[in-house]
This record gives sequence, C-alpha cells and structure tokens, in this order.
Amino acid sequence: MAASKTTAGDALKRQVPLEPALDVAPLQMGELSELLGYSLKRAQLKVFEDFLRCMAPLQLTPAQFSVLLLLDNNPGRNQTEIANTLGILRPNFVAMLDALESRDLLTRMRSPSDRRSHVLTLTDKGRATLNRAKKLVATRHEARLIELLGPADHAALLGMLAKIAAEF
Amino acid sequence: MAASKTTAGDALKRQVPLEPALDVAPLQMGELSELLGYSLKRAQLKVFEDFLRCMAPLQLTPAQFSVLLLLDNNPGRNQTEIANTLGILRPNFVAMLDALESRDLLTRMRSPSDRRSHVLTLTDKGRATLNRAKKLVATRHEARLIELLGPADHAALLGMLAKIAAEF
DNA sequence: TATTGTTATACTCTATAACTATA
DNA sequence: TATAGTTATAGAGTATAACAATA
Repeated sequence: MAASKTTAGDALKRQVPLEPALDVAPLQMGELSELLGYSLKRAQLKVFEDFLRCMAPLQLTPAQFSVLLLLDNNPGRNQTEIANTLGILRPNFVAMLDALESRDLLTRMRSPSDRRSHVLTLTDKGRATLNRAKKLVATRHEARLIELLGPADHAALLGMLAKIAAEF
Repeated sequence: MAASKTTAGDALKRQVPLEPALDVAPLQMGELSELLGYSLKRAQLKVFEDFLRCMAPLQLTPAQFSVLLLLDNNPGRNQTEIANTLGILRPNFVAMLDALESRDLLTRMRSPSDRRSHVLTLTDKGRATLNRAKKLVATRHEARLIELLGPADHAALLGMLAKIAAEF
C-alpha cells in the first residue's frame, strides 16, 4: 500500500497524528520471531549498549572490562593466555593492551623465566577502576536486567547462554 | 607457577601427555561467569557460526537470510522500511541488496506511486532459495539448539531474549 | 523543504601472514 | 624448530555527511 501519509479524508478525522508518524504499518517479522539467533543478536546489542551507558564514567568497553577482570583473577599470566581465554586473537590484543597500559591501568613486564613473554599486572589505578566498574555493572547494569526478567529467570537465562557458549 | 611444561620428574611419570598440551591451568573466569552480556556475546557467536555452517550450501549469512524472510512476509516494501525493521542503516543496505540482486534472488523496481523509492520483490529463485534455507535452519540449526536445551527451555530462552531486545 | 536511494568515507572488529627475539 | 609479542594488512560491520532525483 505504499506510504500515503496524509489524505484529504485523514485531515478531517484527526488533526493530531496518534502514531508517532514513523511507519504506517509495522512489518510482519514472520519466522524471524522464532529464530533464536536473531533475538540473540538483538538482545546482545541492547545489553552492550546499556553496558556502555552505565560504564560511561569509567570509559570501559565490555572487552576492556573483561580483560581487567581476568587479570585481577589470574595474576602473572601472559598475553597469549589472557587473549585465548577471552577469544581475542593475539595480534588484536596488542593495541587493546596498549590503550589500557597508556591509561595506566595495567603494566607489561618481561617474564624473568621466559623473556619472550609479558606478564600482565593490574596497577593500583587499574584495580581501583575495576572495583568501581564492578559496582557500576552490578548496581546499574545487571540490576536492571534482573528487574526486567526477575531473579529466577535471569539466572536461568545465564545458565542457558553459558550452556550454548560451552556446548553448542 | 609460570608455564613449566616438562620437568625431569614429569618425564618419568608420564611419557604421553594426558592433557592436549594446550594450557597448563585453566584461567579463573571470576565475575565474568555472572555477567549476562559476556555469555550473551559468546553464545551469539556460537549460534551464528553454526548458522553459517548449516547454511553453507546456500551461501547465506544470517543478515541476508533475515532480508529474504522479511521480503517474503512483506511484499511491496521499499528499502528504507526493510532496513529500518532489521536495524540496518540505509547506506549499508545498498551493497547488501546489490549482492542479493546480482545473485538474482530479488529485484529492485521503481515504485509507480513514488518514483524515489524501490519496491523490493523476491524472484522465483529467491523464494526457492528462501524455502530451502528455512528447511536447513529448522532441521539442522534450530533442531540442534532445541536438542541441547529441550523444547521448553528453548522457548523460554527465546521469550526472554525477545523481551530484552524489545524492552531493555 | 523533505525523503529515497546512493556515494564516499571513517572507524571498529576480526582474521591471516610474517617478522623479531627468545627458547 | 617452535613460541610470544608484534607489525602490517585486509575484510567485515557499522556510522555519518552529502548529493541527485523526486515529492
């Protein structure tokens, strides 16, 4: 039916448009509604978007947050081990670490036992930033998700996603 | 700790390494296990990967599949309407349609009522490809997900993801 | 003046090959 | 020879500005 926004008849019936004038008729999503991958992708984008909003004061992306968190839980590891665990390719990890190191959040030190590898360590500022980040994530980001889904469903969702990530 | 792979003692105990020699000790994921966005992202990558594998015979990406599906369910729509519905920016939609049109899966026709816009229509080949694609998705891709999670959990997961995508 | 499709462009992510220094 | 970190590079995906044709 094309996009006929206003006709002479419409103008008489309603001066103020009730719809926000976006689209005349919403499209049929069809089998897309039943496609898990589609909802998965849309949900992921929404969640990352909210993560960035909540983390704006600290200027940390989800990937950067995951690096700081992993370093804090696994001191003394090298770049390859951290990158592999997070599914980041080593070449791409270099610039990421450059950025975090230049912000004084972590340090690279040559390992005495194997001088090829860099031991990654959070600085005091890195630990402080991580702790503030964890609080923001918990109180602003994750709390909103739990509010939306309810605690039980939120936990169930987390379990199913982890299962897909690990076993699919 | 570091990465001491083989010591004199080890060599006596086991000639054949039981571990696949990948990593000595697995890393601690810490709070990352409770971060919904993290599992969401990892799960999404796995699902898209499997989608591409299942769809290899037809050479369709998730995004291309969603376009064909939407066109089939919404005949006579223009580029802006389809792109907006799928969250694709109009400039980026152009090359995507070029690719599908060059494979003779759809056609662009100037609309008689508004000669600025292109009406998008699936070709016979496009409809045939879509139908084969839907069968592949259902029998190979989605079926495996349902098998992994169980039908009830699969449906619950779909509902929660759709809720996040729509309301979060 | 506003909108549709388009071009140009840029920035992020991701992926592979190859170099260097160490082992 | 093999591995860790790095460089260079190329390809997707995504984002914005601006132009021609049309309304």
